[in-house]
Amino acid sequence: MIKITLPDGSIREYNKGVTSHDIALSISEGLARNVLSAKVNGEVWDSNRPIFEDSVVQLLTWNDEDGKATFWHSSAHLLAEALETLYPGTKFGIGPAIDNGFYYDIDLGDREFGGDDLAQVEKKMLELARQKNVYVRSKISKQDAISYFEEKGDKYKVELIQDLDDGSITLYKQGNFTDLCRGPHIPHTGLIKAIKLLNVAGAYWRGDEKRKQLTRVYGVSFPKQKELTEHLERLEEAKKRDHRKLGKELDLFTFSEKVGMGLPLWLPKGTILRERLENFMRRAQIKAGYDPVVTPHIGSKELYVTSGHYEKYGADSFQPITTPHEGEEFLLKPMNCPHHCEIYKSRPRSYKEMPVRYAEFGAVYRYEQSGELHGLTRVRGFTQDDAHIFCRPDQVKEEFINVIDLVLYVFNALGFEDYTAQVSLRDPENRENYIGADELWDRAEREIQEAADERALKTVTELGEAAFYGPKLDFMVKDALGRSWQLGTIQVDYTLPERFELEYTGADNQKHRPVMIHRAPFGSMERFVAVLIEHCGGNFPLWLAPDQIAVLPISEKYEDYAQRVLMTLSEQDIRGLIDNRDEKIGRKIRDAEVQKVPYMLILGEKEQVNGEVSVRKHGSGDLGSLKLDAFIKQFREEIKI
RNA sequence: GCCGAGAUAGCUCAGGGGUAGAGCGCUUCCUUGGUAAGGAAGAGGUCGGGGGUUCAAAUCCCCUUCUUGGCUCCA
Repeated sequence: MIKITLPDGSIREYNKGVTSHDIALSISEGLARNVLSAKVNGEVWDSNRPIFEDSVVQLLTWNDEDGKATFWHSSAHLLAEALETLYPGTKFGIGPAIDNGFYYDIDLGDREFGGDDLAQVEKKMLELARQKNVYVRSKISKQDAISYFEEKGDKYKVELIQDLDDGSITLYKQGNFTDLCRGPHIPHTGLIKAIKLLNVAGAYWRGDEKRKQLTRVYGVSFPKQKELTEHLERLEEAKKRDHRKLGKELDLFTFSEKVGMGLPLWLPKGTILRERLENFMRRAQIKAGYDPVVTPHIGSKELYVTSGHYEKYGADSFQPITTPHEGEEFLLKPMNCPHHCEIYKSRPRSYKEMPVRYAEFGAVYRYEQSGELHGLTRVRGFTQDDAHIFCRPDQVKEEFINVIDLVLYVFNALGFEDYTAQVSLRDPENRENYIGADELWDRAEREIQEAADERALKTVTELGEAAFYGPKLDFMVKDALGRSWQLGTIQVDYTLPERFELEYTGADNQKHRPVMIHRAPFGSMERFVAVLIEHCGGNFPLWLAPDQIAVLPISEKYEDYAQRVLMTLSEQDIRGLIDNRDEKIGRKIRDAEVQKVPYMLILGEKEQVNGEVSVRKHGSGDLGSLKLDAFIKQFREEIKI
């Protein structure tokens, strides 16, 4: 007998060789039906794999992340089986479960694979699933595995096996399909009830762009049809929040082929939104002790040679601007730091005035690869809410905390709750890849971590993700489609102070080198607005809404009154518009609702006589009438941030 | 950049080798109204750009530009 410890702490005894499926069955039949795999001593196993020793077992179902992963991984095998059946000779790469489904990388030779084929494969998968084929695990020697896949002509599998240790190789077979696989898998294909193949894409074998490009087929599957339907509905819902769609519908920004790809044009309403955000940040920064500066959009090539950016990015970026003067070259600025370094250098500095903090909404230009461009989140010209802090080494931690506070203040004001902070440190194996003295790095890395802890940030630490010039802390936020974007960033830099020979005079009357901190709480205005649009689905907080109020006269008889109301609002810095079209009130309300205008003021006979406004709130309907003064008071109360 | 999908009226999209379609928007007229679409008429297109096949191309083929989903999830 062996002892099995379950998650609730209870210990049960079973015969040697018991499977997790047996264990589930001993608890309830329903549970046994739903068990997909099981975590045995921390490792995910097949539910029908026998257990021979005392173990800690956690049964995994669809409701566990690991259970879902098992389910999708098995679905990937099913996809492969369907592909092999339909297109014999297909060579297989890898087919893992991913965050939201699964994929399989395949080599179809010269065959083209497009949209119509997906439905065919999907049908075949369902057909195979209904056969309830069992996933069978078997151990095999390295040599046998190689001969098996060589015979089959699966060169990618052979390559994978070459890298594996003999004795650790397992195969999984379901129906007529055998795959090299570590497992685990669900008991049988019959559990897969609903399948949707989403799209095909190219993917380089082993992520290496020098190697062959395989066809990647993406799909998602579920144990119940209803869950698939819901999943597809969620995807639809997310599309409605896409900032590119809302940006067009709400007249916020546009792109023009003639201006150039990746170069956003801000429309009047988008500009109001953006300027409100900028002003919000300006005020917060002044409070936090920053000094605003302004620098030009170009700088001489020498500036970037000094900063090292030319060497690193020059060839892949916008090329230098030449002048009638032979040999004179300027670059569009890809970042603001070199300019700010020169401002710092404009006069001698004392330790007493540190830290020096220069802030600028700086427009920068970077030649992103065309395939990288995406709405406002990845563009070629954008404005950073940039600032550079020049401080003494002993001030790094305090400055970090100050910046974290600023970022948290911004996130809080805008209702961002779901974010994580990523602390990026050196790769401890390859310290020589980084510039700057070891003891400075050690200290800064420690202090960043301490600063994050002091503000109780939810952090993930990534080794090897630091920039070559210093460690950093990034704030990551998810968009409507679940993609993660980096917003706020704080980076320590040891390189630029060195390259620009920045100095300050210490208490000891000696020259010292300052530490530089780059930081941008929004990241860029473009990306931040994009994420904000998706975050609030276009329903901006009242203080940011491009049009805060739509004044809707019932008929043209009340237009004069509407004008007076608008004037009064405008005097109070409230942004509004009058809808004086020859339309019925229902129509005007509908259009204002669709445009997501936060408040509507409906004006007719009654209101005009009593000096009142009939208030309607976006999404909440009629709120009744009140005096204009009272409404304005209430409005200003709500807008306070 | 590479692989897939796409580009038709201002917007959303249908169509498809034989004179270009809808809804919304826009203009004009009627209507002067009470909390999510009042009615009628009209304007608007070299069907992204270039080349080819054909008696005939928006439609088929090639090239090109732009948009878009991927190319980081590891047997």
